[in-house]
Amino acid sequence: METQKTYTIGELARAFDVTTRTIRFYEDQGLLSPERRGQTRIYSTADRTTLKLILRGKRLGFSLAESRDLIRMYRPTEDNRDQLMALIGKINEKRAQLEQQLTDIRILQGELEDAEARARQAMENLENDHV
Amino acid sequence: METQKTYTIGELARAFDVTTRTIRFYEDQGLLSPERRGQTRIYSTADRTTLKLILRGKRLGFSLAESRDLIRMYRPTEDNRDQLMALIGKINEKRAQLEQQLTDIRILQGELEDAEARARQAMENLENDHV
DNA sequence: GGGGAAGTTTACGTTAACGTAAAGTGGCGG
DNA sequence: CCGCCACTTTACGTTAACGTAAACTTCCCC
Repeated sequence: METQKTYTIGELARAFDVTTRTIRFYEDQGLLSPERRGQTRIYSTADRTTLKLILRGKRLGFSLAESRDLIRMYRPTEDNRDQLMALIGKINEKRAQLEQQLTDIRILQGELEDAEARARQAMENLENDHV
Repeated sequence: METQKTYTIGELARAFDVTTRTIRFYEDQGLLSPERRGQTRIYSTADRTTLKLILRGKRLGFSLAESRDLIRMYRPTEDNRDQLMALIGKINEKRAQLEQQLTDIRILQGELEDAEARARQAMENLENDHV
């Protein structure tokens, strides 16, 4: 009942469509620290979640350093007042950045919509000329 | 009355907070092609818009190659049917990617909200222990 | 007309995020 | 026992996106 599910590096690689090299690289950069059975890495569900976070960050254009910060922001911390204040500051910086990205995306979506409409129109025109 | 506004490379650099090196690099990569007066580059409002598009792409984590594609997608084209079909396909790929990014951002926003709440809670606890 | 300031080209340097290759270890089915 | 597969470490290679430095023209100002 307390058998926590674990993963090998190959399983995670297949699951998230990355190479094992990539996963080891993330560990090298201090983003992951799986258990070991002898030499072999054993990943917990927490490790799996961390990896998922990193890849989500990638999709949003974050560097690994940024993703590392984000992960640190999220996990519970017992700091002093100043550190907590600094943390809240960082969190709000990220939030502002995400707002900017939302704006950018919405504008781009509109433009792509336009572009598609024009392309379809161009096709219609072709049909007509053709007749 | 037909005096189209133009810009020097330095003006654009200051306006968008990038270096002139960066702007020349984009030209080298085929993303910009400003007029020349002698040696000197003269940028039109269209060039300025293109630069803005590139930087917006950057904020969303796009490579320069992707931004170049996006710019091509947006500007009017007179292609044949197959090319138009391909274009529409690409546009929809990008649209799907943007949807994924929207989802990612919303989840992340929620998590940062949680993180901030926990940080504030931790601060309150400090105050109380302190008393 | 000397000297900044802003423009130019050319070219080598740098960082992030892996790719790729070599060489070795551990389990396991036939 | 052998070969294969998945794992490991070490280390050099690669690409994108610029940074940085050198050496040069052009324009403007006093």
